[in-house]
Amino acid sequence: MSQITCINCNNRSTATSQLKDKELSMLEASCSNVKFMKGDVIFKQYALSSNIIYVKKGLVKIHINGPDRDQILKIVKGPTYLGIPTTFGDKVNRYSATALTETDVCFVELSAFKEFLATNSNFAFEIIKELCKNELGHFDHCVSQVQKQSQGRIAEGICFFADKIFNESIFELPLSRQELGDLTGNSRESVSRILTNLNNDKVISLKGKTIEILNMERLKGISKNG
DNA sequence: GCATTAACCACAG
DNA sequence: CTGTGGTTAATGC
Repeated sequence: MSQITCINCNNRSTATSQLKDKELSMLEASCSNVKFMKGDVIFKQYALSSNIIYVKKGLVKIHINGPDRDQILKIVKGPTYLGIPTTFGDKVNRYSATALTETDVCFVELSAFKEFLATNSNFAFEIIKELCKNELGHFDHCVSQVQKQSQGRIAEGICFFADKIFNESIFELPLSRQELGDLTGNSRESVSRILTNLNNDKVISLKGKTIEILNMERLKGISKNG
């Protein structure tokens, strides 16, 4: 079996596409590839952070220990960087990352990453762009959390999975009810109730973890207005 | 007051 | 881990 290297990798980020061949070889030398299974912790809050983490493939939840319970900050789908803020922003991780599906991850040595930032402005620009997009996403999520009521946040969550993660109106939720609660700021009981309500109202069809959106218009309406 | 929203608790599959 | 029912506290007519 031929080895996948950074040079022939087809899951490269926009940023690493800006790298020259010489830099790619350098990346290759400082990159370790690891496969994680569903439920595996990729990195943990409070642990020392020492690598830049790039998710090639898979779904990952970013979560943080709140005062009384776990809060999922967001769900990300590879290809994407993880943990740039946690690596550059502090010595220890400010949040944890856990695989929700089988996930391929690259651990990139900080020294190489810093070198690219210092010498390749196109690379640096792409990284900044990604960080900015992330921050904008967090702003939206923050406002939703504070101003929408429960069913609005759940509806938004369902739309997020349909539009951003699966690009399908039918999908299998990769989260437990508890986790969906942690993501949307609801108790697990409220999540159960709201999902069955949406099911009864024929907005979605619910079978265990499989959700099919039957009435996208109404779901979007609920997400938007409340 | 009364209604609504949503969390907490308990208990049953 | 889920779903449901009762209870309770906060908020808004």
